[in-house]
Amino acid sequence: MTRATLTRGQIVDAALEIIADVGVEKLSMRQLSASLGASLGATYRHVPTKEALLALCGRELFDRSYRPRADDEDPLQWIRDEIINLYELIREHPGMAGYVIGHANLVTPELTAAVQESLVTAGLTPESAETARSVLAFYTSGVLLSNWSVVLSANGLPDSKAMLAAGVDFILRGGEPVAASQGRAKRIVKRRQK
Amino acid sequence: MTRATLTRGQIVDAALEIIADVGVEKLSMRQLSASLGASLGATYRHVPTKEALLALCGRELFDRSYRPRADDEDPLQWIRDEIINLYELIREHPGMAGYVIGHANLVTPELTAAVQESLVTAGLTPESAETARSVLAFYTSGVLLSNWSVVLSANGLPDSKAMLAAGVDFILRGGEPVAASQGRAKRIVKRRQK
DNA sequence: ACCTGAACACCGTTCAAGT
DNA sequence: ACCTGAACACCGTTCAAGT
Repeated sequence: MTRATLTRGQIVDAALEIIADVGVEKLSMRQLSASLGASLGATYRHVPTKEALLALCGRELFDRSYRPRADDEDPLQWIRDEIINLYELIREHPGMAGYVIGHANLVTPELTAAVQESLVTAGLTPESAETARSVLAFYTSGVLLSNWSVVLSANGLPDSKAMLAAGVDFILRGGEPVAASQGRAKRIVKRRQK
Repeated sequence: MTRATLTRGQIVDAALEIIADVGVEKLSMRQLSASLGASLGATYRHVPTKEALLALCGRELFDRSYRPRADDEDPLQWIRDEIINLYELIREHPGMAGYVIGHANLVTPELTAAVQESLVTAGLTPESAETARSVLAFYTSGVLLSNWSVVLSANGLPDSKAMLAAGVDFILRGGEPVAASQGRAKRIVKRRQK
C-alpha cells in the first residue's frame, strides 16, 4: 500500500511523541516508522540518520520553548522564565537533554543577542553580561542534563523549579531573588500546526 | 584456552583505554572482551551490563581526578583546580561526560563536604555556600557536557581553560579572578596500580 | 568457580525492486 | 519521485556446555 506523502516534520513530531512516552533510549527507527504507518525505508528517505533525527528533535524542543521577550517584560524575569520553560519541556522528553544541548548551534545568534541585551538592560556591563551569559548557559545545561529531580527528592527538597530559580538568581545577582514570585512562570509551548 | 582470573578493575581500565582511543560510542562489549583476551561471557560474569560498566568507568574517572585540599591551599583555587582537572580528564575520554555526571551518586558526601567547607573558609555564609555549590556543580556539568571546545574555537577564543576559570570566578566572586594565575593547574591523575 | 562460544532478539542502514 | 521489505553487518545479553 502507498502512503500520503511523508514529511520531515511529521517524523520529528512522531519521534517526540514516542520519546515523551518511553524515552529516547527505547526509540527505534522501526517503531517510529510503524507509528507513522510507513516503512523503514520511507523514513530514511526523509531523515539521513537516527542521530540527525534526534538533533532535529532537539532543535524542535528548543523552538517550541522559545518565546521572545516583550518590551515591557522584566529582563531577568524573562531569562528565568525561559530557562524554566525549557527545563519543563525537556523533562517531558526523557533523554533529550543531550540532544538539545549537545550541538552548540542550537543556541542561535538571536537567543544569544536577546539574553545579552536583557542582561545589559538589567544593568550589567557588556563584559559582565558576556560572562554571565556563558555561566547561565552552562548552568542551565548542567541542570537539564543531571538527574536533578532525583537529587532533589533524595534530599526531600520540595520544589525543583524553586531551586533552579534560586541558582539563576545567585548567578544574576548574588542570591537576591530576581522578582517576588508572581505565581509560576507562564508555560508557553508552541506546537506545530497540523 | 583458559585465562588468568579476570577482574572488574581490569575491565574498567581496558574500557577506559578504548574510550580514550575511539570514544564511548564505538565501544562494544565484544571489542572490549577481545582487548582483554577474554570471551564475551567472561566479561559479563564480572559486569552486569554495559550501562553499569560505563557508570563504573565514570566513577573511576571521578576518582582519578579527585585530590583532597591541602591545609595550606587556597580554598577557591582548590575548587578551580579540581574542576579543571576533571574537565581535562573527561576531554580525554570522549562521550564519558554523561556517565560521570548522569548519576548523582558520583558526587560523594566527602566531596560535597570538602567543597562546602572550602567555600565557607573562603568567607561565604553557609547558606550562600550551599547555593554556590549547586551552581558550581551544574555549571561544571554543563561545561563538561557541552561541546565547549567547538564553541570556543568557532569564536576564535584562545584558551578554553581560561574561560572555564573565568566562569568559576564569576560564580564565586562576581568576576574578580580567584588568584593571579600561578601557571596552570597542577594536573594530577591517579592511575590504578597494576 | 570460572570460562567458552553459539544462539537469541534485537538494532541502524542500505538498496534492488516495485508503483 | 516515492515507497517497500528483504538483507547486511552489526549490537547487548543469555546460557548450555565445558574445565
